[in-house]
Amino acid sequence: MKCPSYNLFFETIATKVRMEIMCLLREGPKSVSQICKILGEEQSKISHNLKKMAECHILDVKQEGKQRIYSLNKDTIIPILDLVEKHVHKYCGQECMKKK
Amino acid sequence: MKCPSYNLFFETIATKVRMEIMCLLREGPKSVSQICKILGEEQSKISHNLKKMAECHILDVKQEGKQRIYSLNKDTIIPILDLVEKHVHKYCGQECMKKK
DNA sequence: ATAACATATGAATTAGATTTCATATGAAAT
DNA sequence: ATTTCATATGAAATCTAATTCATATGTTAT
Repeated sequence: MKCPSYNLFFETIATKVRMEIMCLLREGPKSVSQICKILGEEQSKISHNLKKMAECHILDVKQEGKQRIYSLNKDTIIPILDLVEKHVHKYCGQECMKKK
Repeated sequence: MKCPSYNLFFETIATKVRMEIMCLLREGPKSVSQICKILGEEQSKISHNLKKMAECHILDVKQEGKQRIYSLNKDTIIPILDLVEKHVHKYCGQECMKKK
């Protein structure tokens, strides 16, 4: 049986912070410090997380002066999120998707 | 900012074993012991993992005599896998999606 | 060249999730 | 009713991944 290891991809969107980053960037590109400020999280924490996401090409980066602007890879990620949203709405009446 | 907590959904497909289970069930429904045998994994390990996946409605279960038959929720999961596959193929030349 | 700001990175720690092991539950057969 | 087979479950142990903290790197301005 061949089984592609997409697990790294899923791992990379599987935490609360990263999901929040994705949601935030869905509204538009942001710099690291902007993300930190909005989410109320520490800079190194955010940077570590951004790095992982960029490695999976979930995010793109570009340098702008001193800043690094991160943006969603809308091309592939948005459609995936849409499908997941559909799954959740269809099968999960609020409670189902929560941590126990 | 509203940010739905889909992270539990992603977590639930984010490990090697679970990805393997999904790939296996993509070929058709299987009982717990069949899955154990094919993957060469312990029964309780598989059961714990199946439980999580079923809680997220990624899998369905039905009782057949003594056995429990697990199957993929093809309706929503297959399309998601297809999109992820697309992402991986587009952006990741083998190396990218591997553990470091 | 140096200072100031923005971000990245390494290593230790911490936190959380997975596995393991022992045992419990449930279904069918005798 | 009891045994057997199939699966589930709880709790402890183990792993792995995320966070933290200190510091390094990189960029622009002076």
